[in-house]
Amino acid sequence: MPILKAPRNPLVYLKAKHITSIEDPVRLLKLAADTKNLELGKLIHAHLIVTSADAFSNNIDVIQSNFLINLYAKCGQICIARQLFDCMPVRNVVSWSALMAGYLHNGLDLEVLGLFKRSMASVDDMCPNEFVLTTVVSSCSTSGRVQEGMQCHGYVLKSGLVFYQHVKNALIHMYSRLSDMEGAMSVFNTVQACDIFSYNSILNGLLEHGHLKEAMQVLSIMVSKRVKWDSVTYVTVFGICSSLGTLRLGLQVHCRMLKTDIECDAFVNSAIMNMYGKCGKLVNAAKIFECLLIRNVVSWTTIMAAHFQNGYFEEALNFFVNMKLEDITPNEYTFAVLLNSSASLSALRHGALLHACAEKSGFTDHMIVGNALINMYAKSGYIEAANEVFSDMTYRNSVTWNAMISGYSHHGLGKEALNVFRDMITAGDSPNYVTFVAVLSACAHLGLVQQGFYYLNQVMKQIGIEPGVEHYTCIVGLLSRAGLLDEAENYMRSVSAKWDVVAWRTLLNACYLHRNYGLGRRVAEIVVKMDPNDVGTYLLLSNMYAKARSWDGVMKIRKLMRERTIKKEPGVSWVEIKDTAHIFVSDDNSHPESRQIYEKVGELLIKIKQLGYVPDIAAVLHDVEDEQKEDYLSYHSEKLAIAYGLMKTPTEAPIRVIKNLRMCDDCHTAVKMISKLTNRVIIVRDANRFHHFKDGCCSCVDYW
DNA sequence: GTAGGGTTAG
Repeated sequence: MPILKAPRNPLVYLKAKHITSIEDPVRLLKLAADTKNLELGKLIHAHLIVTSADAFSNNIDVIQSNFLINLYAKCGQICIARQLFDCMPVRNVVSWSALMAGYLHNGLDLEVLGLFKRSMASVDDMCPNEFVLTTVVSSCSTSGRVQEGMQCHGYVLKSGLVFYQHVKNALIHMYSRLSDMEGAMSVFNTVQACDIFSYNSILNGLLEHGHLKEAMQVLSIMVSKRVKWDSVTYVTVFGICSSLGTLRLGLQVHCRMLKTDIECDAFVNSAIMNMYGKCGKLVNAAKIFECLLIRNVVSWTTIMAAHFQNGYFEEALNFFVNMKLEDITPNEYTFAVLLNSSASLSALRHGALLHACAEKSGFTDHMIVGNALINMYAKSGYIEAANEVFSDMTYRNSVTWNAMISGYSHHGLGKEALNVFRDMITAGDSPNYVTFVAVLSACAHLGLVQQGFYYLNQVMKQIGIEPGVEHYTCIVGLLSRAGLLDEAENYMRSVSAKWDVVAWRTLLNACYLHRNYGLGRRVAEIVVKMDPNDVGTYLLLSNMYAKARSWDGVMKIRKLMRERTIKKEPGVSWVEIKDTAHIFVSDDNSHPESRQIYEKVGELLIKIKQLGYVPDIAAVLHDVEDEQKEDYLSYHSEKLAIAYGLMKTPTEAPIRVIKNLRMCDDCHTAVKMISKLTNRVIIVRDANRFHHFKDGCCSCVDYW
């Protein structure tokens, strides 16, 4: 039967429960502790003091005192619990155990270890039992104390306490938390039977550490042994489905759950929504969210994350508004999802606003928020701010380092990227798969061919990271950038990686930039076969023909595009001015200040022509006169956006422009000169990378 | 009398 929550006045509560006298104070103390009813507990405590045999010495017996320690510990009053404990003339193992559990549940795990050490040396008759060891082992889990945890395991084995179910489960959990899955499995496989707690702990540990195959094996044991799942099992198994990304399994588990009488609490619902989101079924996740009667911060964050993961960044951000309307306070995970959504939109102002919100709510100290901030600033073109957040962080993990290294890499700042990598090694953090993608791409930016191979063949091997296609693609980029095109092609043909269209396109782009049109055309054929709908390839190919003055070739490509009904995606650029993102499409005059903008572009072009700018009319695909070709180039979207930025921002402010396609040669040359002419820093994020234009130069050193 | 497992980020 559920226990009613007590009214504010405990006397009224006692009356309501038909308790007219406190005959059994200990039972009431237990009730108060279990329902976390501090007021009732205090009342009983007062009663005990008044009615104790010797009221003046407050001499309450050991059992009653133990109940009181438990009461105060459970109600979050650990200091009072400690005072009581310290005042006890005689203590027993339960006194120690109750206080230790209190410290553990109040987040003071290191106090537990201290108390345990003290207890072993104390005059009290304290032979640690299964309760004590369960609590102490748990505190090793939460405090990350590997050494002490293993010592406890030794003691537990010697003393025979390992045969207690709680102790075994605490050990499985401890090894899982301390990332020792071999240790966890060895405890899991001991003769002592497993209950649902053991299964849940081992499943969770395997999931957390990415051992999905082993998790599935345990799951199949559970199924064959007909172990009854509880709601925690479902949460964990949905987590496994999410990590595997297999919708089929997810649906099976969801069906199984619906057939049982499992209570679908906030945990379970969030786990299901997360599963659907990660398996690409956003609609299912959204449906569950809409049907939820009570939504907590995790439900909101989960549905935002599902939208973010499926590419609906703006929608993810919009949930924040509704969440606030329902008076739900965001947490660090909420800010991480919001910042990452903002990052994917390169929405610097919005991201900075979120940064301010997070700062105000005190979440910027959390590592996941710091990581998301680095990502947001880097992807929004403000690499200096990313570095500022990075430098201020007290705790870093591999994601932190990776975000900064790849941030620098995307901005073409290879030296800085490698410096951060060196700091990562010095700090003793282990680089992973993602780290080396960023490191190798930094090597490519710097043209460090030998160093790149050294990282791939020596360092990665030493650390035990199996290179993947992303790493091999970086090597292709590295060779290509250094102009070693034949070597790059040979490399692709000799290494048996699963070369994808990205890798071939890297080589193709290199052929274009190094004007090796023969190899370029051959590679382009491969790329077109792999992705016949990619406009970029046709344009590159056509440009290559144009640069080689092979007009037949240009015609051929144009015909091919017509036949395959491939349309050029319009170039779109945008620039944030105050609260608004101003969007420009090439040759578009829908902006209210269009006339002034065109005038500004014209004015800039005249001035940079005096500095030596020559429009790259060969790149224009239209069948028109040269003069008209120049017009087509003049009003490319990024030129419009930059002109508007120059018109609307103070002279010293950098201009940040985002573009959907790769920047064309002509714009690249023009923007370099505009940066010199106007003495501005112009940062353009195109489909591939960032270009920092300053003093007539670009950070990509004209290779992109 | 005191003890064990779960949701959202990359």
